[in-house]
Amino acid sequence: MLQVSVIREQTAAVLAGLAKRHYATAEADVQAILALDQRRKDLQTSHDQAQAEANELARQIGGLMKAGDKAGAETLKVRTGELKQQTKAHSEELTGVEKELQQQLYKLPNLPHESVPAGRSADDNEVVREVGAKPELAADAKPHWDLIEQYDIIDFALGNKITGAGFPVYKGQGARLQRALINFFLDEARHAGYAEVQVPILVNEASGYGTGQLPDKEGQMYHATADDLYLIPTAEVPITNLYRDDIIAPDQLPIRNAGYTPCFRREAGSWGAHVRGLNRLHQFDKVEIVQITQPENSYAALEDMLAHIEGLLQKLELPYRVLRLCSGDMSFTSALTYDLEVWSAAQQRWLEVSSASNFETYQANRLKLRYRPENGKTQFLHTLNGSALALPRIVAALLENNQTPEGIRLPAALHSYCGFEVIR
RNA sequence: AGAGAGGUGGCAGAGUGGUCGAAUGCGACGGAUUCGAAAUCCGUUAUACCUGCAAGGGUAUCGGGGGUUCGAAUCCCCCCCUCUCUACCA
Repeated sequence: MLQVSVIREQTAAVLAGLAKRHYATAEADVQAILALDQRRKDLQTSHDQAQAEANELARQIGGLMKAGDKAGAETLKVRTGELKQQTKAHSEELTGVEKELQQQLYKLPNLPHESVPAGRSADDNEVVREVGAKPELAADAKPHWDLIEQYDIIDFALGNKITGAGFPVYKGQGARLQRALINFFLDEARHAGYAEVQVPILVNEASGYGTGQLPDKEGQMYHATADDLYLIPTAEVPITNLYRDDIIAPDQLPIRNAGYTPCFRREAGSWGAHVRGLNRLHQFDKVEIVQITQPENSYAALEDMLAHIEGLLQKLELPYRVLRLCSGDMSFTSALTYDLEVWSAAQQRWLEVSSASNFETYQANRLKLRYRPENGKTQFLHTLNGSALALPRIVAALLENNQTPEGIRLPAALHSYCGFEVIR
């Protein structure tokens, strides 16, 4: 969430950022926040003063008791009783005000970086570059949902039987391709300087709040209510929350982690056209990269992550394009997001396979993730993450783009990982 | 899952109602000493919020929440977690 200090000291810039986001009630919400913040300060001051007096009296009473002056002690207790009522009233109101302030702050999205193009929808996203030639397929080329049946490598019906729609079963070469991609992505991340972590795929409520999935996107996560745990929609949640409530020593920065996890998304209400086959699933595999950096380095880190992801797509020989998301299409918590899309030759459309974002201090504020600059006050760090990469749509593009009469010819980078070169 | 023990500052570890934000040790940092270092000595060594131009002052925090009390790290209740034993399991 945004820092109150920023809202207070740079109100105009905040309002401009929210306007770029098309946030309708910016003026009113910001005013409400500023009023609540002022009220919070006033209450804190009165509370502290009353408490300070009570503490002083308690000390005096202690002295009187020791000296055996019971009557004197009783006299002071009268005042102390009043103060107790006061501080109690103050702290109750303070709790209420803080809670309301918190809720108001949760409502505000992150401010877009200056390079974010203004826009309302995906149509307004900026195509930064397009790399690689789109393959020319034969007239009878098949979409991946037909190919997976033809080669019997992914089985939706079976997944449907044991779980439900959107939970495919990978079989034979299909299963091995999954494992190969995961290993390939993890190795590439490690070579690029990311430390590998393996994290739980169920997280508690605090973690959900830390990275911003809660409270806004509650319905998007599977919730194991018996234990009040959430199945992660992305490894971003556990990996970033590893550093919740931490103050990181400068020499530990930047933090660069990579991890593979299955991801779970309810995708409530988002089914429709274009979601056949692997295009949208409830469970899928993904390798995620996360960076935590000092504020001044975060945009260089984002470019660095982007370069890494592009390198993966190039090694997979997939044509792709890089989008800079416009202000209306960016996720709530992001300050700048690049989406990477691969060309799916049989479907004749771009498929999003990665999203790399800089959240600046938006998550760090919730996470209380700070560092201590040399001889300075603690400061919030910047958090970033990117998919590197999400498997299903990569698989869809690999299958479609590389289909031949003799089978699906996989890119050279995967041969040693798969143990085969062609899916037959 | 059952029984018992326990959760204190970066770490170790005292502290069972009254200057306890907390002894002591270690570590770290600054200084003295040294040609330099080790050792030694002196000092510093949490976080958040409020207040103040600042220096400073104040409040809160001893796993989390609530309660008793003039006063709680210390007493009571609930929850979480860790360890040991038993049971079970991969």
